[in-house]
Parts: sequence; C-alpha cells; structure tokens
Amino acid sequence: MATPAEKHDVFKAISDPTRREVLRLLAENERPISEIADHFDMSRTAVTKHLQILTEAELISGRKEGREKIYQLHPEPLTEVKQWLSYYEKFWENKLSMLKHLVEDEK
Amino acid sequence: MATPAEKHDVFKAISDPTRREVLRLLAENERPISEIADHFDMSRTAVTKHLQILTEAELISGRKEGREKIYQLHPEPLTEVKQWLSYYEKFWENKLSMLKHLVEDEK
DNA sequence: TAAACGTACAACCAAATGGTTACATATTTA
DNA sequence: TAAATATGTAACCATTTGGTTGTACGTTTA
Repeated sequence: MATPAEKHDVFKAISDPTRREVLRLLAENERPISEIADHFDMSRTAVTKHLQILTEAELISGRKEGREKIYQLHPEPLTEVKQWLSYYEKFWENKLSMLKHLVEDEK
Repeated sequence: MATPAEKHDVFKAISDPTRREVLRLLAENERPISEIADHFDMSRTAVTKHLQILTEAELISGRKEGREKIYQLHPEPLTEVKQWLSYYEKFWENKLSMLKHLVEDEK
C-alpha cells in the first residue's frame, strides 16, 4: 500500500509554494510571524495557517519571546524526501553520481 | 516571491501517497491502467485522475497499444525536487556529505 | 457478429485547502 | 494608564481535491 497519509506529512507541507518560501526565509534567519507575513501578499492569518502546517510537519518551531513568536527552521524531516528521491536517482543520474551513490552506501 | 504555482507542479504531484505509489509501480515496470488500478482500493476512474496529474507533471506518459494504455515512468522532473532539497542539505548533513557536495559542485 | 475487455468521460459529491474579516488577548511603550 | 504592537482564534467562503457512479466507445476474442 501507499505511504500512510500521516498527520505530519512533509510531502504535503512542501507542496505549497508559499510554504517553501517560508522555509527559505527561515533558512536565512529565524523571524517573528509579522516579519514573515510581510514577505507575502496575503493576510497574517493566512500565513499563520501555513506556519501551523509546517509546524505539524516539524519543519519549523516557534517560541514565544515577549509579544512576538519567533519561528526557526528544522530541516531534518526533509531527509524523508531525500530518501524517497534517492530511489529514483538511479534512473536519471550519470556516472559521477553513481560514484556518489557508492560513497552514500558506506554510511 | 514564491515559486509560481505551475501547471506542471512536480511538488504537488508527489504530495499524494497514491501518486507516489504509482511512481514506484512504474519504476518497476511499465503497466496498463487496469494493472495499476488493481494495486489500489479505489476505482479505476480515480486512478486515471492521478495518472493525469502525474502526466501533467511530466513524470509519466502513456501510449495507446491496442485497447490498452500503457504508462511508463519519466523521473527527470524529480531533479527539480532534488535541486530544491540540495539547498537545505547543508543544514543537516555530516562531513561525509560535505565531501559529496564538493563532488556535486564539479559538474 | 456478439460478448468481453480496456479505456474515456460526464456528472456529481464530501472534505480539504487556502484564503478572508472581525474580534479578543497579551505585551510594550509613550 | 492609554495606545500601539504582535499574536491568537472563531466564523465564514470559494475553489480544489480525491473520490464516486453511469454511460459510451474502440478493440479483441469466442
């Protein structure tokens, strides 16, 4: 059967362009919600919902600091995507990458 | 701004567990629709819709052969996901992987 | 040629998704 | 303390998503 549609679905989380942009912003710096929202042409509420989805996927986390809530990136769950992708790499990659696979397998 | 929500959105295409399973099936073998549908607990029509989405993302293609339509995998668009991921790898990977990055950059 | 097979497609549906506005609450700051 | 700032949250909405059933149509095959 297919991979179960988990509560913390990282594939679903990264399927939205807005959420990918949020990840990129947080890769640069941790930021409060309002600063994140400033980068988008949508309401702060809408951005907050995206932050919740990313939080459920454990790709980000927020801490309260005074009246602000500061979000930071946690890229670890992306390894699941990387592992999934690695299965398909052999179908398209070249010899240089084959070498890379050998290195990978040494882990 | 965010990555445009393209017509052929590979991130959206792979966000669904059923579609990821279809890709896995086609990675093994090219198959007609009915054979793909047999692997799922849903109607053939529903599976066909997933095949259309994967086709729009150019991850698969189908050819008519007699009364069958045979689908095959085209994994190339997954490189977009791989490239996107590579930006985040530096945040989590270890030194062995750093070496791998050096090799990668030689391309 | 009649029946079975494989697919295409229209119409419909419930739930999820991605957005909104309005208002409440907590924290600084003037 | 009053005002401004930052966030939380409820209620609502349109569209998309992921599924269904029913029917039609081309292709074997008995």
